[in-house]
Amino acid sequence: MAQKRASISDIAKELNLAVSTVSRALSGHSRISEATRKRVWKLAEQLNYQPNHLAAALRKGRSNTLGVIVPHIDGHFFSQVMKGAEAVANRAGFNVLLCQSNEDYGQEQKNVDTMINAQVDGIMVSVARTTHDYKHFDKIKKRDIPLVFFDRILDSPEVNAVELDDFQGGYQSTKHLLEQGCRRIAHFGGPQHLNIYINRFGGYRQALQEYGIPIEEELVLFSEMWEADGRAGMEQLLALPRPPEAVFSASDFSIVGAMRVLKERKLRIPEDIALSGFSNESFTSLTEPNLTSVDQCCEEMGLAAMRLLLEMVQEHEQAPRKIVIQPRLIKRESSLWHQQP
Amino acid sequence: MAQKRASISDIAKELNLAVSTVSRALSGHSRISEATRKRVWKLAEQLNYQPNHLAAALRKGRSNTLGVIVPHIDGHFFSQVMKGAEAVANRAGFNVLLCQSNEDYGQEQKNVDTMINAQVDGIMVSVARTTHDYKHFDKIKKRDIPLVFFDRILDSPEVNAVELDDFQGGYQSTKHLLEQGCRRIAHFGGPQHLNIYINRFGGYRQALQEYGIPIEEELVLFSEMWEADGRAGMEQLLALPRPPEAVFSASDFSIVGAMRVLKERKLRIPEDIALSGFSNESFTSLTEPNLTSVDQCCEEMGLAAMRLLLEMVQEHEQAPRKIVIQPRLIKRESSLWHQQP
DNA sequence: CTGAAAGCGCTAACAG
DNA sequence: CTGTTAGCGCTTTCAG
Repeated sequence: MAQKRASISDIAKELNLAVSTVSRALSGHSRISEATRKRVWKLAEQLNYQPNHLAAALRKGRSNTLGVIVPHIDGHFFSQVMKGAEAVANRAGFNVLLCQSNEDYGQEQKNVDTMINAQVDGIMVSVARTTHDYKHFDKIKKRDIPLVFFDRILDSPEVNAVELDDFQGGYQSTKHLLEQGCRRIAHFGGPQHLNIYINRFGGYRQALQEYGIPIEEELVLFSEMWEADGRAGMEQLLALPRPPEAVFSASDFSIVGAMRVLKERKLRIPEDIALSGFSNESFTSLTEPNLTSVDQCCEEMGLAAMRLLLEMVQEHEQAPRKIVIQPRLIKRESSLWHQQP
Repeated sequence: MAQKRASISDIAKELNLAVSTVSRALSGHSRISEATRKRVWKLAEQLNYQPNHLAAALRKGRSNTLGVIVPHIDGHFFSQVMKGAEAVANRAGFNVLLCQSNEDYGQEQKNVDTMINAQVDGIMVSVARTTHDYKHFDKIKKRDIPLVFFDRILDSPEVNAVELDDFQGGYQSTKHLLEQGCRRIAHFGGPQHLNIYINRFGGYRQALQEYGIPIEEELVLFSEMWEADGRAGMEQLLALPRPPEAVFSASDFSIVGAMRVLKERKLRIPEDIALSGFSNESFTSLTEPNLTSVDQCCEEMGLAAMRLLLEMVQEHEQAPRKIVIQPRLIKRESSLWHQQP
């Protein structure tokens, strides 16, 4: 029982008008008499007319769709970002096309093609961990499709980006541990080809330096930062002749692993070893003790990135901009010496 | 420096062929000589030709895009579902358009219009909590756009749906508690106009009945199931003259709230009160003790729903189908009397 | 203020 | 095997 969609030409015929007139009436053009405008709208309503965006898009060369490429959608950060981004896009009358790279470079290249084929008017992207070169983004640039990087960015002055001040996050977190009296502070770091992990590590070093404490290599451990990595890392630290008094981790997952190990060994948190993570994952307030972490203001990031993208889509040609979002240190039990229950 | 997209007609001109020939060569039509096919592909490659899907869609009346409407994308369940759904869709050459209703009925209605305007070839939807009537879905039916409900479904025999066997989930969970020796078992239930919560509650009752245990009204508490609701619920239960020996909650969030209260009161889990939740949220394996929960096989659900949708899109007119996914009870410390560390 | 006509890029008859 | 042609539904000159 397919019901044929009413089209502009249907309305035109019915009303003895030219399609162009109907089109203008519908799109709120100025040079249209109030009378015809009303007649058109009324019939459109009656026929439950829905504009065929595809046709309009083809004609105008713009699809009214914006693409978002993320490494994955499961997990706290990216889903929150999406929430913000989608809200902004929809309010501005744009649809959102979603692609996940699954942290895979090859898939990310395909995603870019998908976006181009879908004729999106702009693209928001956070690169996969395995992405080492950026040729596929050149295609986008060549076609003059507005492009905004967020969080995991391609660092280059010509690029539009929204990023978190990861350096500040690392700095504040480490400084907080120092203020709690810790001096030997370890760091769990992530892949060092990604800006975010480089910067978190940088903040850590800066804080230590300000306190005149040298970096000890044996206290800095890099990994993929899963829970298992955190477990292994903690075991390694505890095996040292002089274990650290605290750990600043660039991920909440690995700090949970560390926490597990400490509990198994009946070590107290934070009295024996204080812990602080990164991302303010939802579980950080559910563990025992609660985990101190750095909030990335995910939704704000999504809002900002999408707003920037929309501006680029709507007003042509702008000088590249970078927006930096400030993180917030959330102090919880795992790092607070004097506020244990 | 916008680079003009190469089109089929560009290729045709360059090669002195008709557009139709080029189109056929490109789409792997059979009646095309190997020679021309090669020439066409080669030039297409050179010009970095990308098909204009919009034009094809307009012509064919199919957009190659599938829509997904979910209540929200942040959180475990829906993001996992999306992961599965997107994987299937992309593999079949379809794009995915995402809309969130934010658990709001009005927004859900708008989402439906968005999908229709975007000319999606099919729609997958899980309804918002506040959705009480289903008129907006009639629009979709009227247009003969394939529609699949998942998880939170509109229960009607004419509808295509993928759902979890929530009844089984509730039944197994409760039976497990019974097998652990608990007899007075409380239930935290969700809004009773949603099929999922009705069924989880139903499974609970069935299990009790099989053990010849009557339902006690004071042990059954309905709420929105947030953590705070769980706290309040637990307080209420503990204030009873004879508190229960276990709680089966239809949500992991409220069971965490309950856990908090028990710990504050220095009650032991599971010795004093055993706990079991629902959804197998990622934090359930991070709490102490770990939380027993029911895994919803989210990704599988996304896969199944999208596969069903694709079948409907590709082969026309089928009898409505319902697919039921079996949940898995994940037994953890919070309910296991003899396996405490 | 309204109409006629062209065309966005592609596909699918229908001819050869 | 290839070419010619029409048209998907809409917007946008260009003419009145």
